[in-house]
Amino acid sequence: MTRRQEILSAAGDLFRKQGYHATSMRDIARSVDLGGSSLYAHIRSKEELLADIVNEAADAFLAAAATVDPGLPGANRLRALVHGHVRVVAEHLPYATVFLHEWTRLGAVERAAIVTRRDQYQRHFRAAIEDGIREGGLGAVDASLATLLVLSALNWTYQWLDPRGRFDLDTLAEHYADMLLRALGAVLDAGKDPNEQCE
Amino acid sequence: MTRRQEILSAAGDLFRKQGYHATSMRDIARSVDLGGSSLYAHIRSKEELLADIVNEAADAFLAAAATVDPGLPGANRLRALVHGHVRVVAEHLPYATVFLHEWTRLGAVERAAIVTRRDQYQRHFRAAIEDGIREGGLGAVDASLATLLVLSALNWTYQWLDPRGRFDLDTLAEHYADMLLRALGAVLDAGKDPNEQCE
DNA sequence: CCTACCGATCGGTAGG
DNA sequence: CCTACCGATCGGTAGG
Repeated sequence: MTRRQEILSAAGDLFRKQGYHATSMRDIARSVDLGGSSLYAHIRSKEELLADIVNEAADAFLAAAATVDPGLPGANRLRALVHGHVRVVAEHLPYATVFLHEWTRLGAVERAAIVTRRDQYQRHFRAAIEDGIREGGLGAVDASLATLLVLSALNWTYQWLDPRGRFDLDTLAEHYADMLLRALGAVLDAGKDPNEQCE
Repeated sequence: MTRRQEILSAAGDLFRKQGYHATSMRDIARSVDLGGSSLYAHIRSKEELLADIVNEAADAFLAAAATVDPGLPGANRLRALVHGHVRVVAEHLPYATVFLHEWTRLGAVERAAIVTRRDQYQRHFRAAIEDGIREGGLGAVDASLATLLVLSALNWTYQWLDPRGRFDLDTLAEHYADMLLRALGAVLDAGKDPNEQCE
């Protein structure tokens, strides 16, 4: 890890815990054992720190979405996207938290760039949901509201996801995805005969 | 509206837009046409402003939950809780946003009090879900994870709920609740004969 | 509710 | 990467 990455990582931890504006450059410097002003040998400004962290998190989310096989049916793509999102949050908790909680503190230019990347990410979900509805893997829900529901349920996970929680991560992601797919009208219960309750 | 309430309201708008630490007392004073230090004739400190806003929002959420008829089946109570939550967020958007986004900026004492009230609120959801599972109105989901899913989907809504959006609020809340109930294994489709697809 | 003011701290720069 | 330092602004107080 380069010195710069150490600084970014320390800033990420502090921004997560205290928030961007409540964290001073001297707080960050102290946590990497530097004098108060020596950070500026490695970075240009406090806002650059925030922008770098937020962009690294955006990279991780977009990279996860990009690994989903576009040939899959929409419902299956959605499941993979949910899984990927949960994984990125859990494995990059400080950066993901700063991305989701503090990105509005960016200046206008960096902020606009992030909005573009967020929209790009959301389009993966939206497209999977629309395809799923068209193909019948999902029910006839409203695609806009369904996308908002899924992303809301995912974007709040940084508040409670604990990499050392009672579920292991894959089990948790699978159950979370099960519920979200059911919310959108998917019929799961692969092990059960759908006719068994009919006679 | 008393002068104090005007100040609280202005502070709520600014805390929502800029965040607590990025908002100065002079920003707030300016937005209610006061001199920079005259706020202190009405309030004790900046943190008291935040605490009052957060507690007013907590009041609104708890009041909404308290109106739900405890005699209803769990699944129906959950639907009413979802509806109430969406309504509180939409009707008190600035305070609700500050409550959900900035409460961690409170000092230790106020913070602990809010955690207690949040837990109390979440117990309404948890109990409705557990009852719903036991009664069969909901499926056999994990109650902890289901509670987290519902509250995550609800707590993020301040990010996109627009009181003047394309849905009217009740329709939106109804569709949101439909999806969440389905996520937890409820069988809705009240208009359809559940046997129609069997022969 | 205003004027005048306080010590502390902020992000950042100069010069080495 | 350090020392020394900058102007600006912060939350808040005194005294009226």
